[in-house]
Amino acid sequence: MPIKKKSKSEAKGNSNAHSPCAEEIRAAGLKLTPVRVKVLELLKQEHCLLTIDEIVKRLSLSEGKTKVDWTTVYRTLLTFTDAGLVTHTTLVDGALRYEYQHASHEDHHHHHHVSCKKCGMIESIDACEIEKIQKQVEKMGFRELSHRLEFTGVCPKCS
Amino acid sequence: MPIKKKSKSEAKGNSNAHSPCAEEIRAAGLKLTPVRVKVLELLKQEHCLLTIDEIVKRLSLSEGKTKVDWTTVYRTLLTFTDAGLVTHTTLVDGALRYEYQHASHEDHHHHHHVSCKKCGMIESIDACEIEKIQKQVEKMGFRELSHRLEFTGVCPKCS
DNA sequence: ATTCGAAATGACAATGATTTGCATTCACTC
DNA sequence: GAGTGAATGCAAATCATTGTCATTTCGAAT
Repeated sequence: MPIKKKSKSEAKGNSNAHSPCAEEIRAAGLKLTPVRVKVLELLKQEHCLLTIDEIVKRLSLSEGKTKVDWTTVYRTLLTFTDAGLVTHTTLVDGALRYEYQHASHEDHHHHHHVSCKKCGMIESIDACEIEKIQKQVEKMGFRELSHRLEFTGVCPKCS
Repeated sequence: MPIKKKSKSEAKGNSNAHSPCAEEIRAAGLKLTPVRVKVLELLKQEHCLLTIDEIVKRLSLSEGKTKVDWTTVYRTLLTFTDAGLVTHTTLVDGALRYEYQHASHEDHHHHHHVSCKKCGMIESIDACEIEKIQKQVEKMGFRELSHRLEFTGVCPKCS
């Protein structure tokens, strides 16, 4: 049965271990599993923010045989968030979106987003200084721009 | 039964009609009902953003006898939104919040918000120029400030 | 390579939030 | 004041998210 049977460590271990994500998952102190690799790979390759819905659907579509469970994806994302591998935010549409957190920018790196009123597409903007951003966004060809700025902090009462 | 009985038009019609909100509701082409008046009054007097949960609870507490139905509040807010009387946004916490839309500033008026990481309190900021806002927020006594800026517009593809 | 314990997974149930359907009540016009 | 269509309240349906638990899998130690 050499053709049919591959040991599990071969069949899955290989494909997992060869992914560039594998190292990161291990480095974060997490077990290396197929689902985790797939989720992280997806978030990494997709440069924009993804909803859970989008993640589950893309993972289900990409490989016919592997159907990923919603519960598992929820938990995986929670685990990744706790481990600092991904972050999540809520944009104006109210949907919670997950995003790969590039290790190199770990600490204070934050960026902003432009979303399209019509198609809902979301792009990220690297600059942080606000005026520059506005220009940058315009150069990207966006029209009818409006913006939303939200501060978060500790109020006087809570200080 | 003069004490017990008031005709409906007296009992409700009066209190409704005398509210400063009544006129606005009529002006928007909507029927004048007790629930609508109460919801709009609440949103108007509360200067900050309210979740549906908060709206229902405050209306239920304020007047013992009148219990407002969740469904009705949902529909009332939808109606108001369609009519342009209120607007809704989602802040970082992901909760959908409703806000009275001042008629006088109708068109391009927009403002920003500061929310407290700890107590969740939300205040609105009238200025729009971003640097001024940052200063203003600091003067309000907020600490550990971080901010989020989000643009919305039409992307090149959709133009 | 095999075994073992702990953790991850997937199927399903449970919860919570929001929406829908429908019968009743109410606001507004005549 | 009566009639009509819309608004309301209740119950049931739907959708998203979380919890439970038996089974499977990972990774360390043999």
